[in-house]
Amino acid sequence: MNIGDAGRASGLPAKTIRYYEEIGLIAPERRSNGYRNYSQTDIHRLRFLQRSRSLGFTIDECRLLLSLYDDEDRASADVKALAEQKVRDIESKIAELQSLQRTLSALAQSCQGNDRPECPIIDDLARLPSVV
Amino acid sequence: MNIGDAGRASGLPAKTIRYYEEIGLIAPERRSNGYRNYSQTDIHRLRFLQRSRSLGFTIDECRLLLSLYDDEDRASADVKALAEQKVRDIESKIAELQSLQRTLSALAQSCQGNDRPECPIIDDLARLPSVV
DNA sequence: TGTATTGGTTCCAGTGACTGGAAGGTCAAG
DNA sequence: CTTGACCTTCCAGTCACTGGAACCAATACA
Repeated sequence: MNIGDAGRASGLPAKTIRYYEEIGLIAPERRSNGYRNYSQTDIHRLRFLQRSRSLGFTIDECRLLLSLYDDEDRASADVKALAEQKVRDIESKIAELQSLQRTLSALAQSCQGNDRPECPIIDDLARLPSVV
Repeated sequence: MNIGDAGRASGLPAKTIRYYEEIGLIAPERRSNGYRNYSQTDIHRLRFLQRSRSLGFTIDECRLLLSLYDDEDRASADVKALAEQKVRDIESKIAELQSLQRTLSALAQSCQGNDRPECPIIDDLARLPSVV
């Protein structure tokens, strides 16, 4: 399988697949003409990477997940711990964004939004931190 | 005011302040010894930047906000539009993360988390997209 | 057989918004 | 006179790709 087909089979752009090879996540064989030749096992790994990345795991976490995927003697607790940590990461990111969203939409609401220059948003951005 | 004091007054690291100068967000005077010398106006701008960035505006948006801040003839509607767009950006980011969070915590919950290798999380990551 | 198109290769540079670190100049205190 | 804090510039690294140039290989069709 050439890289284009591997891309279609995994949902990853060819550029990204080459990048994953560069950083050691996958190592397909080469044909005599220099083209990469992806096996079914390679495709499985690429799909695994696509799905892991889409769930928010970093490349390093994907590396770890792949090694657990390969490890027939893994403990599922290790995988679960990784997933739970990621859930906590995502939750704290959500909380942070919600706080931002509250602040910012309150500011936006307080602004008349007309053609005059007076603007509570600008005033807030320029305000002294101690005045918070 | 030297850069260290400017940093303390604005809540920004000196490194960041130099970077902001490099990309043209601020242009303090220089003393005869080459040290940057920040005026009160500079400090206001730095605080404005610190606050805008902390509210999630990109550097380019901060550039625009600063120009509105400087513009005594601004229309507050322009500022409000920017803030509202940012609120929408944040909301869609939150929705995306919530969807991730639901998927991932359901996966984590489905896993026994013991010392056996069977793991629905790994199975999901490896599954065919069509099986979704 | 020629050619046009598609798809593959490598390598280099850029993204955003900083951050770290090296090598060296300046200044105030003791 | 030295120590230490602070300042300077410049270069490289972060993260996970992405774009583009220049070139080679394979295939379809006239």
